[in-house]
Amino acid sequence: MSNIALPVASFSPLYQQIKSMILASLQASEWLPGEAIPSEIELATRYAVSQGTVRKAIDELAAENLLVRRQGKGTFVATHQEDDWQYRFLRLEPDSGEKIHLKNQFLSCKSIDASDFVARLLKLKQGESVLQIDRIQTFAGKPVVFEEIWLPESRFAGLNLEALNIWPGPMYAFYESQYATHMVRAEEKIKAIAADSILGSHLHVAQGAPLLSVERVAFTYGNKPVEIRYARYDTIDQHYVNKLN
Amino acid sequence: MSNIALPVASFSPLYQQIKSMILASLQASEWLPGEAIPSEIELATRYAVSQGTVRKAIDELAAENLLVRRQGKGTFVATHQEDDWQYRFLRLEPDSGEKIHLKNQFLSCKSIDASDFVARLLKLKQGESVLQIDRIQTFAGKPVVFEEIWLPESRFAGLNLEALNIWPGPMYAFYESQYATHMVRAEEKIKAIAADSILGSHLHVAQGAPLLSVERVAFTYGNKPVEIRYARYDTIDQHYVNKLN
DNA sequence: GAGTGGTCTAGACCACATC
DNA sequence: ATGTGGTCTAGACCACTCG
Repeated sequence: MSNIALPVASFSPLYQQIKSMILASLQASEWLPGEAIPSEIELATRYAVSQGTVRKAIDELAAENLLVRRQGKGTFVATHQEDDWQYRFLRLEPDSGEKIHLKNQFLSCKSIDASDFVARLLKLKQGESVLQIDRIQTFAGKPVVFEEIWLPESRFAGLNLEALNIWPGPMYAFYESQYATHMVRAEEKIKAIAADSILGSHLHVAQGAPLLSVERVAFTYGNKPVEIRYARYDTIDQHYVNKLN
Repeated sequence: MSNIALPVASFSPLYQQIKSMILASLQASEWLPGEAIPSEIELATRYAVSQGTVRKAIDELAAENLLVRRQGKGTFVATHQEDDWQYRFLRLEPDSGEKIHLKNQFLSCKSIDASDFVARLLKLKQGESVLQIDRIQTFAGKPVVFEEIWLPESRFAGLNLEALNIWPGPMYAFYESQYATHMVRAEEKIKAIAADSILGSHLHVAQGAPLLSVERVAFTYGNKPVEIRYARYDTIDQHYVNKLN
């Protein structure tokens, strides 16, 4: 007879369990974006482990950009409302190297039935209603981005064009403050495409001009997809940057 | 009078200094890619610090993908010659989701004077000689990538077309085994461009067809740039993927 | 000065790979 | 059985922030 057995519940270190518990608190909005979480010592007593174990759990969450450590002050829940996080997911920059500052111009915001494509990516049931937002972003007066955005209406109920136009900052800060939805990470698929007449008129380029197609799915806590963006960039004077490690 | 002074040599923790020393050993090829470095205990006695301090230094180097930890075996210098690292920097994948496997076809390899563009990015003196390599990569029989590569000839002396054609694996494994040059990280700038007649004939697309332009600078230890790639991808059936955290 | 995160140590013990 | 990395602890002390 063989003694070999598949590990049923493979070894899980203490700090991983602590990490899960902190994650659960974040997901349950026990601590909100921008707020401080309890001190390491406090968490250590709460979970009945040593400070070092809590430290290791927090270290990993900080490495994943869910928490932010600030020496002497505390550990804070990451937020898109801080200045340096405003453009955390924006990879477009001018060829000149200067910092880009995009100006928003919302075109429409309407409720529709989710297409197959959108339903699949947002993990919605066929035909559930979603909000579709169209916008153009300009830089130095020139249109650079045309974007279609889809959001599950259940989570973003009541969102409308006026609210978007009033909001001064980036959208992820808007989601956070108005809909208690913090974006944790995103995945993008990039292609080169040719402008059709509609894109051409929005971005002021000729039909057939090459554009960068950027398809993004953004996730909140628990790997839950809650936003899709289908963007087209005019990359005549700017480019998409990426660092490979 | 004010007591305020700018910190001249701001506080540097011990583990950072250990990290620098390990880094120096890597750069000096004291341990080669794929080899094990000394055990934590051994390094602790060598540097006269505790094991925990060495651990923290190694942890950071592992997070930066310079070292790879393997429980029970040791800590190893990262290498592009391992199976799972072969395509560490390749972000192209078929729309179908299957794993891509590109086939190389080297067109030329010649020594030229560095252009301004290349000299600037490789930090070479004006007019120093570089190798230019042209290649096409095919997937499922179709040409997908056309790429121009520039290398400083001083570091890659003797590299020629025949050697490239004989080599079976990826180029970064080739650099490592033949020219003692390990790539640590890379930066890419991406645009959408229109195919000209030359690109069109290489990639079997019409003139004016949209292509993805990917400009890469790759770095070895010490942030030294040692390779430039100017690639154009046909993204009809594949896309560039990126994860944002 | 008090509170927070950051560093460093020493030691015990666990999980994994290898002989 | 031995050696390696991985976890966990307890305690001391340092660096930073703020009132």
